[in-house]
Amino acid sequence: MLSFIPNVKLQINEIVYNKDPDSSELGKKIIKESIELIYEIGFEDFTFKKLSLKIKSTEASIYRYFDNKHSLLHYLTIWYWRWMEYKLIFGLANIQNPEERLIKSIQILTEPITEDSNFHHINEIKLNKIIISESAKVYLNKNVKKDNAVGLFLPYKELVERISQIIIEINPQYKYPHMLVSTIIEGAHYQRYFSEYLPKLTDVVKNEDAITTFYKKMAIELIKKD
Amino acid sequence: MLSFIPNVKLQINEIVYNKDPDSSELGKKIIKESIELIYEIGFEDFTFKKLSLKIKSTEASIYRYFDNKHSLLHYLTIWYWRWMEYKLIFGLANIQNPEERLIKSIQILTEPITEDSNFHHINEIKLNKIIISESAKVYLNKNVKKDNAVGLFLPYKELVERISQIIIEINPQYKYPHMLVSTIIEGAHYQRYFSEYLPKLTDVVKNEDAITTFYKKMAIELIKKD
DNA sequence: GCATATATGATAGTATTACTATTATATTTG
DNA sequence: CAAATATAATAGTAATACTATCATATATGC
Repeated sequence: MLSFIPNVKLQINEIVYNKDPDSSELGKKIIKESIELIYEIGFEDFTFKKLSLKIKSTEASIYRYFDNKHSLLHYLTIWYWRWMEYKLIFGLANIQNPEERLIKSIQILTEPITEDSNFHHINEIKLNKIIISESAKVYLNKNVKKDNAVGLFLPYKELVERISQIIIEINPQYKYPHMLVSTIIEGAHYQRYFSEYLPKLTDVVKNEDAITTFYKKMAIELIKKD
Repeated sequence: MLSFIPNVKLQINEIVYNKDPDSSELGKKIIKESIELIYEIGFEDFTFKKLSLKIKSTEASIYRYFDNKHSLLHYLTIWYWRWMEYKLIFGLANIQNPEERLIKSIQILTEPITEDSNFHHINEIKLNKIIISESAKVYLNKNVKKDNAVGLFLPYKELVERISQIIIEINPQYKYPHMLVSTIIEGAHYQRYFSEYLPKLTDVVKNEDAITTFYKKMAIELIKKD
C-alpha cells in the first residue's frame, strides 16, 4: 500500500472557475499569489487589479480564470476542505476503533496547521488563516441558496457527514452529530482567532493546546450513552 | 422594585458615531431603516446612497452620523449585545441557584428572538438575523486590533465574562469557561443559520428546539466536576 | 420677534472598484 | 509553418465610498 501519493491533485467543482487555474503556470500563480495577498490585506481590500500588479499580469487575464473574487474565495475554500478530507483519510488509515477515529479526526480538524509539501503552490498555513477569517463570507451571504444548489458547499458538508458517521457508530442514539461536528469545526476556528486577537473570549492554558483538548472533551462527553 | 423600565436607552460607545443617532428623528430613522435595508439586501450590497434614497435624505446627512457603513454595523452590534445583557439581567433577577442561572442564560442567548416593545425604532428579529450573518465581519477584519483597543468589543466581552462567572461559581476548577461561552454564543448563531440554509450541517429534531437543548446539555456536561 | 446657531438638503466632484470589450502579441500544437 | 490558444495592453463604464460647498430650514437664546 502507498503511504504517500506523489502528485496529488484535489478535485475542485468546475463551476467556480472559467479556466482551471491548475492547468497553467499563470493559473497556479494566481492561486499562490492570491493566498499571499488576501493573507496580507484581507479579502475585502483584495482586488484583481492589485493581484494583477503583484503577479505582473493584467486584470483581464485573471478574469479569464475567475468571474470575480468571490469565486476565487470559493475555490480556496473548496480546496481547503478537500485537503482536510485528504488529511483525514490518511490520518484515519489503519485505525479501527471508532472512539480513536473520532479523537484523531478532531485532532486533525482543530490542531494548528503545518505545511504540506505535496502542494507547492499553496501555503497551507496562510490559507488556514484565510479560511478562519474569510471563509464564512462564502456562505453568510445572499447567494447561499444558489451556491448551495450548485454544490459549492459539498466538500464541507461531506466532511461533516464523514465525522458524523463515526459518532453514529459510537452512539447510534445520539441526536445531534452534525450540530456537534459543525460546532467543533467552526468553534475551533473562532477560538484560534480569538486567542490571537480577542483573548478575553477564550482561555489559554499553559502547556496544553487548550483548543484541541476542549473540543475533544466536548465530543467525548456529549456523545456518551445515557 | 421596578419590573419594567420605561424609556430605556442602551449606552453605545461614542466612538462609533459622529452624532448620536438616538438624539434626532433622522438619526433614529437611519438606524431603523438601515436594519430594514441590511436585512433585505445584505451588508455587502448595502450603501449609504441606497439608504439615503430609502429614507428620502442624502448621503451627506448620513455621513454626519457615521463615518462609514462599518461604523454603523458596529453600532448595531454593540446595541445588540447591550440589549442581550439587559435581557439577561432581567431574566436572571431573583434566580439564586447558579445552575439555574446558567441554564436561563443559555436559554436567553440561544432561543429565537422576539420583538421588544421598549425600543420602537429597532426590529429585534431582523437585527438578530443581521447579527447572525454579518456581525462576524466586525471582528474578522484587519482593524480588529485597533477596534479592540478603543473598546468596540467590550459589550460582547462583558457578556461572555458575565456568564463565565456563573460557570466559575458552579465549578471553580473548570478551565475553559470563556471558550465554552463564546462557543455556545457563536455556535447557536451558526446553527440557526444552518438550519435555514444549510440543514445538512445541523440536526433538526421534532418537537424540540434542538439548538437550545444541545447547548444547554453541552454546558452542563462539560462543567461537571470530575 | 429676531439673530444666531445648528441640522439637513442639494449638488458637484474624485479616486477606486468591478467589471466588459477590443485588439495586439506571444506561445503552443498539429 | 499555419492555426489555434493564451496572455498582454489598453480603453471604457457604472457604481462605490467618500469629501466639499453652499443653500435652506428649524430650533434656541435673548
